[in-house]
Amino acid sequence: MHSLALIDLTADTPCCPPLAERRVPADTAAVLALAFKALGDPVRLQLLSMIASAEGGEACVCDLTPAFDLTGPTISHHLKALREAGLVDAERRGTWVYYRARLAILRQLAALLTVEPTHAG
Amino acid sequence: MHSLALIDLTADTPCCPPLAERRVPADTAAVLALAFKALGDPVRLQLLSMIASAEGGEACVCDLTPAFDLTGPTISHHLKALREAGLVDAERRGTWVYYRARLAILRQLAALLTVEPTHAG
DNA sequence: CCTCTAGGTTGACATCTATCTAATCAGTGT
DNA sequence: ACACTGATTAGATAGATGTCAACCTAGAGG
Repeated sequence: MHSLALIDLTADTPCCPPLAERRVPADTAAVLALAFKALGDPVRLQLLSMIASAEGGEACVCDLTPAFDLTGPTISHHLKALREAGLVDAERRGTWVYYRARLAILRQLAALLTVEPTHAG
Repeated sequence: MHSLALIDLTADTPCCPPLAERRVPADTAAVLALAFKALGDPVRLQLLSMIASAEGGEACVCDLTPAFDLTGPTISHHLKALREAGLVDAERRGTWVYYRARLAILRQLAALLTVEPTHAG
């Protein structure tokens, strides 16, 4: 859809040096911002956390939905946003759908925000 | 303004364990999502990067603005968003205003996204 | 084939957001 | 006091976003 081909956040090798090391180029910023935007909602942040911290590294939608005071479609909408941001993968097994976090991307984002422990911020 | 008092992202001690370690509570997610939302825009991501990677750890608005194809007020708007998210500090010196990244918060966010390098994601 | 359940899709609506122009505020210097 | 420059604020507007009700799709199991 959008130019995710330019920067591959899925790769195991770091896509970009830390944000504080050198200026993030516009192309890169556009891709990275999509990921952060997906994290920029309390529901999605909790969803991702529930998925990433779940037993076996995966969570069923049937377990995620009742954890919120929201309707099914709304949860589904947020999960789609996480999927399209590349933060999670979905797999259908029978009636249920299981979500799994894409750890490589989380690492990329963490690395981007990492700063030297030199001077207190 | 909003309940930043509940969770202090400015503290040097980690506010929260990694997202993948245990589920982020709703209160915490609400605060953290504000920070990620601020990062969820390409312009703001570049601004923060320019500020954090600048010589001396600070950047003048007068240097930031011409780097974008946007008007002054728009840049000012984004800088305000970064300020209110607690990601940067502003200081006026004479005619100019200098911005500085809040490294402690960046570390908090990086720590939150950090995952064990165990299984490839 | 029918029905039941788990999820996802569509369409609508209220709210929020990114951007601009115009106006305002803060400092410098004449 | 006045004019000039840097930066923020205010108001307006087009577009994006979160939410829901209603509907549709995919499997499981009679």
